[in-house]
Amino acid sequence: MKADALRGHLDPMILAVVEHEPLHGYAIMEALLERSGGELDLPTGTLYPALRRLERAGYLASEWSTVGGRKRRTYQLTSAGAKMLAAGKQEWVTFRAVVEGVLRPGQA
Amino acid sequence: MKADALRGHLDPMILAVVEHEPLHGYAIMEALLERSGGELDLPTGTLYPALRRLERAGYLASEWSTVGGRKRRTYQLTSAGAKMLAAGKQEWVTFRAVVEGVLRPGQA
DNA sequence: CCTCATAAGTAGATTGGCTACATGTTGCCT
DNA sequence: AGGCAACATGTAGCCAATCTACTTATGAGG
Repeated sequence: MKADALRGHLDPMILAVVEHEPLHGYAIMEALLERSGGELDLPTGTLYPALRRLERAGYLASEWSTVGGRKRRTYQLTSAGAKMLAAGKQEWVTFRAVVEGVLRPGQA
Repeated sequence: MKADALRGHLDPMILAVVEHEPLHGYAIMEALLERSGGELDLPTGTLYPALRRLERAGYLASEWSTVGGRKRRTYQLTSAGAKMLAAGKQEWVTFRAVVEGVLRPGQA
């Protein structure tokens, strides 16, 4: 999968994995890998800045903890984040319809 | 629809509209608008550079003509372009599976 | 002791879609 | 006749998100 195919789609995906339980960055990486069937192996240089950005934007809230001598920053969805996630899901449906309308994949 | 949701998905879409008939730039714009149900209204500053890029890459070939006093540059798919289009369609299927696996839109 | 998995980050390059601008024709409306 | 919408093509420069490559640190297992 090409690098910037993700562009603009990563944010809702990150929000989605913390929808039902707060997770720390590394666990978010693993959750994305697992949910995508091994396709989505984000470099840390993508994920961590994205998390900071989402927190600055008010969609995530974080707090530090220490587990087994390791520091973790755990992120949870805010109510603004939940709204953004819902909007993102809706936008995905539209986007998919646009791409498939143009590509007409039935004629592949 | 967000601006850079398109990132990395525009190229196959452009190739798709000239798959069965050569079209000039303006007609490609209109075809994208029509096939997307009015959602995909590309600015000329996006489309024309993209067409140049696709031609430089060998996926499109162009020639000039004059119709009703107006100059047109008509693009057609090359065989390399056809291969790229097929690959792009396949990549889209993968990409869609990844996003939907993460988003789980059934739980919206 | 060394290396892998866990854990979090930064700096800097890339890149492609965007806004805004530039140019010219045809045809319709007033 | 004047003006504006639609037709038609393009460039310059901005911006933001993802990437590569690097840094730091702990715990566990060989």
